[in-house]
Amino acid sequence: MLSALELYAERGFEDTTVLEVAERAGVTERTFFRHFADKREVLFEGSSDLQEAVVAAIAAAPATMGSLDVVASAMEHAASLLEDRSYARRRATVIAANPSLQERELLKLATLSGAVAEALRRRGGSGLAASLTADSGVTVFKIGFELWIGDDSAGDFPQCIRTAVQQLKGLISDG
Amino acid sequence: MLSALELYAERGFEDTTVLEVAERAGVTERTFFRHFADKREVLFEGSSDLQEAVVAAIAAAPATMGSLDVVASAMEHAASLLEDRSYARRRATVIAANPSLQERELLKLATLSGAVAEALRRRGGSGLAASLTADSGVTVFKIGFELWIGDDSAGDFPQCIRTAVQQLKGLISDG
DNA sequence: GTCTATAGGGCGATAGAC
DNA sequence: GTCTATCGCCCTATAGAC
Repeated sequence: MLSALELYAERGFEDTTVLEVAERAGVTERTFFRHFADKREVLFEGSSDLQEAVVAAIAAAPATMGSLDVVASAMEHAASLLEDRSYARRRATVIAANPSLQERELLKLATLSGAVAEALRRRGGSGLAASLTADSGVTVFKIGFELWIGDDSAGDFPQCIRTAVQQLKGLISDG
Repeated sequence: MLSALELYAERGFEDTTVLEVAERAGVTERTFFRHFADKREVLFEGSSDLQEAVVAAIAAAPATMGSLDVVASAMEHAASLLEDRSYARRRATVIAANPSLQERELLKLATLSGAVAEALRRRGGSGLAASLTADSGVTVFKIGFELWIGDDSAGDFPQCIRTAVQQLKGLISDG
């Protein structure tokens, strides 16, 4: 549903009706709501795939690796799946322009954090530490993403994740 | 507007209309919307006060202190302002039961993170590191809050924040 | 596919504070 | 007089129910 992003970018999210999005995509309003829970959800189609990739990467990590490194490398792997920086940037611009879209994005990230924490617990981590490590992993993903779309010379997305991880490690040790 | 929390707890957020909330508070529906941007916002009245307390604590911190410790102690201070654990628990239960309320809470926390990052930059921190430190501070606040309302023997809220900070610091060395 | 309740915004009227 | 808070009534889009 590329039409939604285009319309939200052209007129703004609030000033675009679901009917308009549906018509541009060649379906009825009712069909739109059958595919997407609400008007926001259409911008977050790929998020469950991303989450599954992260969880799978955690499950596949060597048992000897420290949990922060496990999560960091899983985020790197997920980041390698998002290659279209121009699209990511347009999408991020639309989301940044509307608080209710920001809310939805934050919920997706919180859901991701919960899934990461659960995956860590399956590796044998304790409850509290797993949640904290998961949140730190999501922070690294967010900061890395901002770096990726904001700075042309920062390298590709996985490289930006590595930069963010180094920042986090530096924060804790000498911070 | 205590009536809102009560109603949301009794019938659930979705099954409560704004009209019902307004009537229990003795105003009209229209007046409700003059005070609160939407139906969710009524549960987040004190959030800007909390944010201001955090920002003020960061500004007042000694210049020699490391940024993570600055944020951690600011969060501790803010935590000391929230004393009613029973209320916090009831409110958290209502929010946990509804995704759109979770979204709003996440947006408030993201706004807090942005304000913390700005306060850190005024202390001379660089852009990227400030955002990462701020996010880590919010993570510590969240984890500390969960500990506080979930575990009776974990101590008061500031104590729970300190526990979460220790967990974060341990993440790099041994985790 | 149709039908409906509710959220939430716009605008103007009213009433009290000062 | 102005300023501010409340209210009433209109409206549309969302999103769920049938």
